[in-house]
Amino acid sequence: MIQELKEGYGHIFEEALINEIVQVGTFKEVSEGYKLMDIGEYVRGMPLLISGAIKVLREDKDGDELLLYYLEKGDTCSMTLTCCMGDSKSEIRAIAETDTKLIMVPVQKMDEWTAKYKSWRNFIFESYHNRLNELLNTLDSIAFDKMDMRLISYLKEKARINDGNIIKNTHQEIAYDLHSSRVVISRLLKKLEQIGKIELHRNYIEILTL
Amino acid sequence: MIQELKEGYGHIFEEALINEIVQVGTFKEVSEGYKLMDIGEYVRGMPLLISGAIKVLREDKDGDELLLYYLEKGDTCSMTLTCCMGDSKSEIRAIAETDTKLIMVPVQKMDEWTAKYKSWRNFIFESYHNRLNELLNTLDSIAFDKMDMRLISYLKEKARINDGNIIKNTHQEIAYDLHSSRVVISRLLKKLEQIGKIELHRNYIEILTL
DNA sequence: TGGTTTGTGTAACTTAAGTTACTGCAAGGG
DNA sequence: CCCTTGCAGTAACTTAAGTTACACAAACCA
Repeated sequence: MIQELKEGYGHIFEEALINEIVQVGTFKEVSEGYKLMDIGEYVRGMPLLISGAIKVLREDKDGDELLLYYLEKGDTCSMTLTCCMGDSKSEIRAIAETDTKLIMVPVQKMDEWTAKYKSWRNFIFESYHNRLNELLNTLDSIAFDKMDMRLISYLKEKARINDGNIIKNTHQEIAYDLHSSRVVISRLLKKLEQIGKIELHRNYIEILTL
Repeated sequence: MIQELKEGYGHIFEEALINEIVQVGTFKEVSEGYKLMDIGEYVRGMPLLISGAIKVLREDKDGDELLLYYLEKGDTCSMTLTCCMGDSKSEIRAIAETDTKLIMVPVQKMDEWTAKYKSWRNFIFESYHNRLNELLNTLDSIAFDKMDMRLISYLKEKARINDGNIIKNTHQEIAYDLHSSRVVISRLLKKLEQIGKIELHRNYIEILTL
């Protein structure tokens, strides 16, 4: 664990902090699809991502989902931070997008480290900053863009996360993430194929030039 | 200033912190419509609201606006927090919704106080928590609700902020906030009037039962 | 006073998106 | 091998929302 921690966080955390994390943190390896957190659950630990990606979702009263953003290497879940301090429940769902390695830190240490380590403060604030901005981007795209643009952004981001140009998803799954319907997504994807930007296959999509 | 500070924040901040704030903070009184912050500006201070309300907006590339949420007594602007640490520009616009009293604290103190005062840490984290949740609510409403529901929520919130049942806005202004068009808003307002929930007048709307 | 500006009401139309319904085809399992 | 299941394509339709255009009246003001 020390090795992974130093690799991912060695350049931002002080030696002493790294050691503390090693003491109280637990290494965790989860595979694609694993649900790390669900809406309404109480937060017990905060994740430091080593590798992989986690998708963060919002759900409405009818159970419809909406993708908010992805967490990647070096990220942590800001929602966790706020939740654990206020002892409140999670507002979001977190699911491993790929196989993921992470370190779980008990929330009790949060306040202590925030007082003690400048690097930890910076990390936390930067994390908030990034998450707020991601949320704003998502909001922009929903409020200001039409579905075709949202779909293109989605495909780009998804390709980036899985570093490759193949997206292994059905149209239905994409529709869930974008809070749309399968027929609409199929229609728009078809158009993208017709103008030569992508190639459609069963169960996967190949990105050509987006 | 000490008096206002103690009234609004005395029960959450330690005596010593209150004194520090008095030392470096500047009292500010702005009237309705005053622009406190704009997109792209650098953040120089962080506001502690004493009274009044501030509306926080997002803007797209075409200059179209969207209301994100309101800040009220006891709130601060989380965007400021993240921006000043990373030395980045504001992502939002902030305009006084009503006449507003606030204290501006120079951003340099942020890190110091976060290390020094537990009450400050709690305040900051709670502030983030609230803001993230407000942002999620706004996002929910845009992603999951139709315009008629969004309009009703808007009217309710607006009435609450101005504590009264009169909303002094034109249909055009409401359309801007909701990122819609005047005709659509007029249409929906008319429907609300027809089912007896509101009463329409020139330049203002009266809430009956929402 | 008459004329201009501004806010609202409404009709007619366009468009994006969602819905329903059906097709065919590919994969996978007995 | 057939048969079920799941995925994708497509047509036809509905609906919410945006757009254009115009009428009218209150407010403003020269």
